[in-house]
Amino acid sequence: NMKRKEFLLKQGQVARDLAFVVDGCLRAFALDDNGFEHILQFAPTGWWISDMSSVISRRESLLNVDSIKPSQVLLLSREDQLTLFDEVPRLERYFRVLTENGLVSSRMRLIENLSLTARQRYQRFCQTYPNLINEIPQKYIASFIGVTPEFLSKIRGEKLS
Amino acid sequence: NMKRKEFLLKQGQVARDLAFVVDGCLRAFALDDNGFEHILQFAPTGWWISDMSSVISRRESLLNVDSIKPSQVLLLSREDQLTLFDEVPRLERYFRVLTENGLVSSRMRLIENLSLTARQRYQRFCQTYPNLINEIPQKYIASFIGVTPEFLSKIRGEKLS
DNA sequence: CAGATTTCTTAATCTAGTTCATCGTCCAGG
DNA sequence: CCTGGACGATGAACTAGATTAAGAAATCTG
Repeated sequence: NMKRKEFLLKQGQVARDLAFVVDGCLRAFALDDNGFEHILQFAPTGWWISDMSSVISRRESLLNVDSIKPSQVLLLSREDQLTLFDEVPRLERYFRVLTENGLVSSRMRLIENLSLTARQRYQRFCQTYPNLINEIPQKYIASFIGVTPEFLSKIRGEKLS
Repeated sequence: NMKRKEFLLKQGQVARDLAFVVDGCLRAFALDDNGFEHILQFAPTGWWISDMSSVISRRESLLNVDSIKPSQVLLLSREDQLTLFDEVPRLERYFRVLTENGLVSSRMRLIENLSLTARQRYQRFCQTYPNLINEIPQKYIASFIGVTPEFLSKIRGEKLS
């Protein structure tokens, strides 16, 4: 139910739903003062995405979420989620683990951005999201690992030799 | 009850306690493959510190926590925390807010590291921790904002002109 | 206080990554 | 069919920040 480049959440809105990706791929990204996009998370098929800290705190989101290919998503509103927790306690644990992993991976990315070179970050990306590499435009990958598309292109060129 | 450079947590251990800084200043940092330190958080007087994701998940921590000046800390074990939650419900909210803020600031730092220059990150640091600037060795500040001590020194030199 | 060790500064050189400009390709729409 | 727009590749010039080395300050420690 989403075309390519369709928005699910724009910064400034308060995020009310979690989105489960049935098929396709979404991304969450921030816009900086110069208008550049910085992708914080990809959500391929089977993943959840949203701005958790906006959902939890009910404050305005700093992130945008949109689709980078035609996708199908299920929305779960925060209220429904909370009532589900009461009805099906195992779900609470499921989501708690999900949130924990999000926190861990956000911290890992910070460490890696501080300590790894662009080449290493690209390798890491290839390990983490092996399926995505051929499925999404590589300018998005560049934005995710924090380099320009031109430089990523150069890195990929080196690999072949 | 801590001298300078005394460890509270070493990577590989499972963190069991949260630490409240009564006086002094601690830091949490990661060591990369080349032995460089990357400081993720400072905890001056009145702040909490620990490796939350290790505490929650009971997995081995990737972080080290030590004191960068003589400090006094109170330890609160995870079990005590959980029983406190039952006895004093308001505390649960207090810690939930604390955790949320941690998540938000971790995400903010990621965005800022991707989008800001070293100079801007230093300015941001001065705004966020105005007290720390004159209280801790500036090599730690360099490590926090992700530059070499030499380069931070150069930045500070520029400011005066 | 003297010596030792840690911290800060300065300057020269080097490099990873950016910026800008150009070109070929691959489509989608008319 | 052709045309305009997104995408990727490539290369040259440029820059932020790292590295190295050295000396000056500052701070332990006995």
